[in-house]
Amino acid sequence: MALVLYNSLSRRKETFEPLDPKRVRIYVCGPTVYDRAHIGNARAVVVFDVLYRLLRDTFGAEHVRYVRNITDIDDKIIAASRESGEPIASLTERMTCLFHDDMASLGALPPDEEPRATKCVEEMKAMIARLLEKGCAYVADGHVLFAVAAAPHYGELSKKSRAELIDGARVEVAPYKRDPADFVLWKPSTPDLPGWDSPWGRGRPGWHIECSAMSEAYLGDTFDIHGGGVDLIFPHHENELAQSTCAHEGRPFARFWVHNGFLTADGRKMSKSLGNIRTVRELLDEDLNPGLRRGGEAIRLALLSTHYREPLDWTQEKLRQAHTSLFRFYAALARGRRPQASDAASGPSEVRDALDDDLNTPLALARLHELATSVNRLHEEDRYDERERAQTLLLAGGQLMGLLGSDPEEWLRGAQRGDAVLVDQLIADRAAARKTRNFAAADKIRARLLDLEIVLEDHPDGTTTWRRKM
RNA sequence: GGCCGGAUGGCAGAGUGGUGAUGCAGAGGACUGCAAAUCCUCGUACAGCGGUUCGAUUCCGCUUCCGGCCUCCA
Repeated sequence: MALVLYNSLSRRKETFEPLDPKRVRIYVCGPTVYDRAHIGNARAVVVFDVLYRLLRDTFGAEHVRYVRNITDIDDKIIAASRESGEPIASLTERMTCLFHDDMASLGALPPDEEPRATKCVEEMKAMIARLLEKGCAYVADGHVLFAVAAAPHYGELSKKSRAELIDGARVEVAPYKRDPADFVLWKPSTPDLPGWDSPWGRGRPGWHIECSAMSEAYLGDTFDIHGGGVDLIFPHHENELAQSTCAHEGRPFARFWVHNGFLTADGRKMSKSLGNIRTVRELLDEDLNPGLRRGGEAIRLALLSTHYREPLDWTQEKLRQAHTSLFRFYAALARGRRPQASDAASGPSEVRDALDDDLNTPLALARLHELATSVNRLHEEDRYDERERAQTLLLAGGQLMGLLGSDPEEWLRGAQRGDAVLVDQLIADRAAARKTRNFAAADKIRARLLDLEIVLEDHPDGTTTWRRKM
C-alpha cells in the first residue's frame, strides 16, 4: 500500500509521490527558542518524527532530507530576554539545547538540517530584495512589506477570502500598509535591539520570511512536504506560500501541506494566564517509573494514541494508559528469549498499512496490541517459534513508530533501587521455603519485596522472575 | 460575525453503507499453595430530528453542543 497523506491545500487525502524518490524533501516549522518546550510543541515534533521515520523506511534513510528551523530572533525572545535580563544569545542557546534534550527523551530523531534564523539573515535579505524587484513588496516607514495584492492566490491555503480577512481583522491596521493584509518582511530595530544592516536600514526580519528563505536554501524552490501545527496555517503558512511563490516566479512551493491538530490540557487551551502549560520537562520529571529514563516513551505513545489531525486533550489518565500499554508490549517482548532488533525488517504489514493511511497511529497501536495478544497466546500454547516470530513483528512495528527501543527486561525491572543480587538471593530463599511447603515464610519474602515495589511472578516451569510494580 | 473541524460503549480511541476495532476500567471463567501476569467469555456504542437507500453510526440536510482559526502560538 502506498503512503497517503491528507493535504491541507486540497483538503483531501492524496497518494504521496515525491518529486524525486532519491531526494525526498520535508520542511517543518521548528520552535521559537524563548521558553521550554511544552507538550503541544512536542506533539508536532513527534508526529513529524513518525512521518520522517516512515519516509526513511519507504525511500531509504539516505534519500530523505528533513529540515526543521530554529527561530532564534523574534519579539517573544526579545521580551523574554528583557524580563529575565539574560542576554539573547545565551537564552536562545540554552533553550535550543534544552529543546534538543526534551525531544531526544521523546525518542524523536534529530532533523538532517536545523538552520537557525540568525545564521540565514543574508538569505532572507536576498529574498526580500528579489520580492522588491518583482514588485511584490514595498518599503514604507522603515518597513518592508509584502503586497498581498501581488499574490493572486492569497488565501488558498487557509481558504480565506480577502473580504473575510478584512472583516475578521481584530487588530488595528498599521497606517503605512497599503492593504490591511500586507505583512512585514523586514522591520526596523532601534540601537538597543538586535539588528542587521540592510538596504532598508538597520533592522530584523519578519517571522514568515525566515521559513521561506531557509526552505529555499536547503530544499530548493519546490519541495515535497511542509509541516506544522494547524494554528500555523494562517497567517504563517499562507504568507510563506505567497512570498515563496512570488519569489520563485509562480513555481510551486510545498506540494503537500501537512498539519497536526491542536492540543488542549484538561479540556482547555494551554495558556500562561490559565497556568495550565505542561512542559515536557515537567512531565518527564513526574516520571511514572523514576530512575529509568523511559517516561518520554509513555509521553510519545500518549501523543500517538490520537490521530494527528484530531484535537488531543492531554490528561494524566491518557499518560497512565499509555504507560499501561507499554507495560503490555514490553511484557510480551520479554517472554522467553528476546528477539533481536536486527530481525526487524520493515515492520509488519498491518502496522505499515495503518501508518501508510495518513499516519493512522491509533490503528497501528491497536495492531501492536493484537500482536502482543498473539505473542502471549502462542507462549501459553508453547509454540515458541511462532511466538518469536510474533515478537519480532511486534518489535519491528513499534520501532517503525519510534517505540519499544528499550531492553524489555530492563524496562520491566525499572530502576534497580534494590540490590539485584539481594533480590535473587531472596527469590532463592523463597524457592527453598516453597519446596518444603513453608508458605508462610515464602509469603513473607513476597511481602518484603513488595515493600520495595518489586513484584514476583511464578511461572509454570518453576522459575520466578521479578519486575517493578507498575 | 466569518472560516474550519468534531460529537462513537464507564473512559480513551479507530473504522465502516449490511458480521469483530483496539486498549483501559468492570463482571465471570481458566491457570496459581498464595499472588501477579496471561489466556478465554461478556457490553444491544455510534448527539438529536428529517431525507436518500432493501438497509445508515457510516451519504445528504437541519438542529443542539464542543473545539480551533480569523492576533503571537505546535
